[in-house]
Amino acid sequence: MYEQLQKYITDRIKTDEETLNLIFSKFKPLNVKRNTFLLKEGDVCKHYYFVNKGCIRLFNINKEGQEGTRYFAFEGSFGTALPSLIDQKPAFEYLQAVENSELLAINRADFYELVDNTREFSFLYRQILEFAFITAQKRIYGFQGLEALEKVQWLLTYQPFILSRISNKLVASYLGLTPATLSRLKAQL
Amino acid sequence: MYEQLQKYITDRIKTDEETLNLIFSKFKPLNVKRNTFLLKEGDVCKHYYFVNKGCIRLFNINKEGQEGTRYFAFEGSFGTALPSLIDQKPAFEYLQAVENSELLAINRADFYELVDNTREFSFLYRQILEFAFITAQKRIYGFQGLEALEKVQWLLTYQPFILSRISNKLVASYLGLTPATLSRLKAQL
DNA sequence: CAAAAACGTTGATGTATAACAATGTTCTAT
DNA sequence: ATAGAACATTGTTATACATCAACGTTTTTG
Repeated sequence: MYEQLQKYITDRIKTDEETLNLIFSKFKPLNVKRNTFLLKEGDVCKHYYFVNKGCIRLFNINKEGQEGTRYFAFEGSFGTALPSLIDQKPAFEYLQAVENSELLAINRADFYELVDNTREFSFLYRQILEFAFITAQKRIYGFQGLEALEKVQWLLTYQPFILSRISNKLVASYLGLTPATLSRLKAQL
Repeated sequence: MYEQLQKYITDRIKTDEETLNLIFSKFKPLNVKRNTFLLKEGDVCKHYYFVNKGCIRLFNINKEGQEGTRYFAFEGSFGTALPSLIDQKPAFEYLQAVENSELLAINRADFYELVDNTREFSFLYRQILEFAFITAQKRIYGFQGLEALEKVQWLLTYQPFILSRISNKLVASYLGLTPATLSRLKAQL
């Protein structure tokens, strides 16, 4: 159950069994079917999720009804609607299982308790935030002013598994293109 | 010299004079003229900067030679090229003073020493990262699929001081528009 | 397993914004 | 103060991608 999470932790920081068990005790298993929503716009986000198996995505819907996907979390990654989780305000975004998925969920109180009281977890959270920030930054600066074809090539370089595992429709929403345009571009590669 | 930084800290966390002085002792004053580069692409970023007065910006130049501004740090804000600072790898970006500015610079070793050994600073850094991440996220999802005019309106709503304080050229590079387009849009508002 | 729905692909057309360009204006530096 | 450079504005033209649409294919579901 916790092998994946254990690997995540021990790959990043030296720790002991007691601490690991303390951490594990706060993460509750949660199995969800494809397309299940973990969070909808307007909800207040209560959990951080660790993906054991499957994939979840974070997206928003603009006023024309178009989806924009911000982030895919695959196995071995954390995902949540961070702004809402941090401030406990209604989310602007949706969190949804892309595939049938096995998750581990930790609630906000337990999460911050671990952050505040467990040296190892504090370090891990700092790493998560740093990584999340860098990833977000790369996506902004990496895409700004890029042509559509270059966006696809960027994805091919930095996150090729997304192209093979995720439907065209969702990839298009991740790149900010229409499915029709993405389909044409893929034919050119 | 350290009033602004003191305010930043005490606004966010309760602390004592000794800790404040320890923190201040690591931040060295640095005055820079308008347009001075603090970091260029390919450099390894060595410092975190706190802006006492003035403004610095983080931007990159794409292969067509166009600038894309990612972030403006005004007085009372922190700014650096975080990916490079964290990993100590060559930066993809430039860091430049937009106006004559008074900065406080802390080097990487001192910064992480404070993070690791000072409870208050650890908390502050966590807040900085959370805030930076949320800001970056809002800019991605907020802009994805937006029309140019809506981007300007977004800026007017969330960061109006940028429009009044920063040149059209730089605002345009922040919004991913040409100066000509921005000029036309502003006439429509 | 059959029917329906969702998705992917390809074509024709429209449009928002870039690119180019010319002129006027505001900074900057000596 | 004045010359030069950078910047802002406005007009014209070009183009990348969206939109709309049709059709074939795959996936879902009862």
